[in-house]
Amino acid sequence: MPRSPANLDVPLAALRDYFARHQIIPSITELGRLWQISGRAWTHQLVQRMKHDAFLEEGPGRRLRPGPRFFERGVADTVRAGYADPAHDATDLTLSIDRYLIDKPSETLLFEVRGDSMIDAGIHEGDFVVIERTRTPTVGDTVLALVDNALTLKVLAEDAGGRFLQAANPAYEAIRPTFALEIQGVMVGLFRRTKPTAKS
Amino acid sequence: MPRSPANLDVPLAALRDYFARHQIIPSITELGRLWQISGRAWTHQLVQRMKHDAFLEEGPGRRLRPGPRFFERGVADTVRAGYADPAHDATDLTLSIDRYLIDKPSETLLFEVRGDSMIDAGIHEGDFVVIERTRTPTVGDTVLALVDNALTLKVLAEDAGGRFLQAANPAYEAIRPTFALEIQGVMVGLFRRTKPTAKS
DNA sequence: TTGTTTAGTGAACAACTGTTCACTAAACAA
DNA sequence: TTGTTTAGTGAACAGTTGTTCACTAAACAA
Repeated sequence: MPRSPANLDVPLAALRDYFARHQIIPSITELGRLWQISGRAWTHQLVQRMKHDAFLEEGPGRRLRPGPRFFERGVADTVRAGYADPAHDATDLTLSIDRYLIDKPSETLLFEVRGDSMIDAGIHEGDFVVIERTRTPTVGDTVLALVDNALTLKVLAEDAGGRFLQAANPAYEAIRPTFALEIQGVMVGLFRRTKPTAKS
Repeated sequence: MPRSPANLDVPLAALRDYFARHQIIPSITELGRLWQISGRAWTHQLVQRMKHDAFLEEGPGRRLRPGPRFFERGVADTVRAGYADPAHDATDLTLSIDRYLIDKPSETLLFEVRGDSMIDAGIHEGDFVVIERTRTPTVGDTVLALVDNALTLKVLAEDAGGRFLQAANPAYEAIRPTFALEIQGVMVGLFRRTKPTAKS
């Protein structure tokens, strides 16, 4: 017999909002309040299912914490009946942004971009760039390098004179290393927060 | 008499490591175990001080969560001994990019960008855009709108003729609605994966 | 009709929660 | 010496925790 769908969507959405507000997964009692369930037994049941589906998991001391799938999100790229509904999404593609951008957490660092030297690559001031330290840089990669004792993001280039760093902005000149290039890592991703005019 | 320094550094460091491992602030009893304190009263005392100093704070249901200063670190964007150390370099959002980009999970959806109509805003084909559905759009915001039964990302503009949609690319013409604009949400963030030539 | 599954309630369990109180040990200043 | 502050222990408090059990209500298939 196939497992029934067991509609966790509504309580899960409520819990996700709760977690975004409080950074805490509450107790069974409080979850019952949040979901408007009277008996604690039923709340417990729903939590068990969320644990089974990896939306939640149990930390030390029986405390609940978000599981691997907790931060997954639906992606809308087609329109259904002229209306994009995230709850019943066309594609069942879900992704967690962290997992999408970061493959090896221990070898990854974030770097906040300063200046407009990479503007033509769509990298703006204030953007955060995801850097993988251990990846070996290839010509054409965007790399984080040490120039004049400061970290800078540039494209790794090569010509007859050897390897050098190039900005993605014609206003900047190429940087040729005195000895060797000190490359700290390779860019593998980027994210930015864009602020709408008014905070809701 | 000035308040003594009250050395919280050691237990705080231990707690930070614990939190990095488990994403949870544990109970007083477990904290006592972590700090190797016998009586729960003294553990309680230390927690009170951490609350007072904004390293911890109390969430709903008396549950502890990290406070504003919990993720504090030393100087970030300078280079230490000519080497970028991820431990001291990454800011507090080492935690979670999801949390950085998404405020209200249930009202947020992701949208994959097609085309180059927003290229001047640093939004490329293949980028994922974070959309908040319930935020009321203001002129100047980047919005997800329904045009010819397809979702498209444009800037909301206004002139004497009323509101219309504008691309961030001079090659595209403005879109004037036949009746009303069908705006699905407002862009609040963006992320992209840039593929270095070889998958490591 | 009957049977089965899902949804939901309410009471009861020991174990654990945060907190308070009374107490001791060391450090240090007057 | 005496007094005060900080560090730390141990017992006791009522309230809350997660869990289990027994039970009812609705939906739906045979």
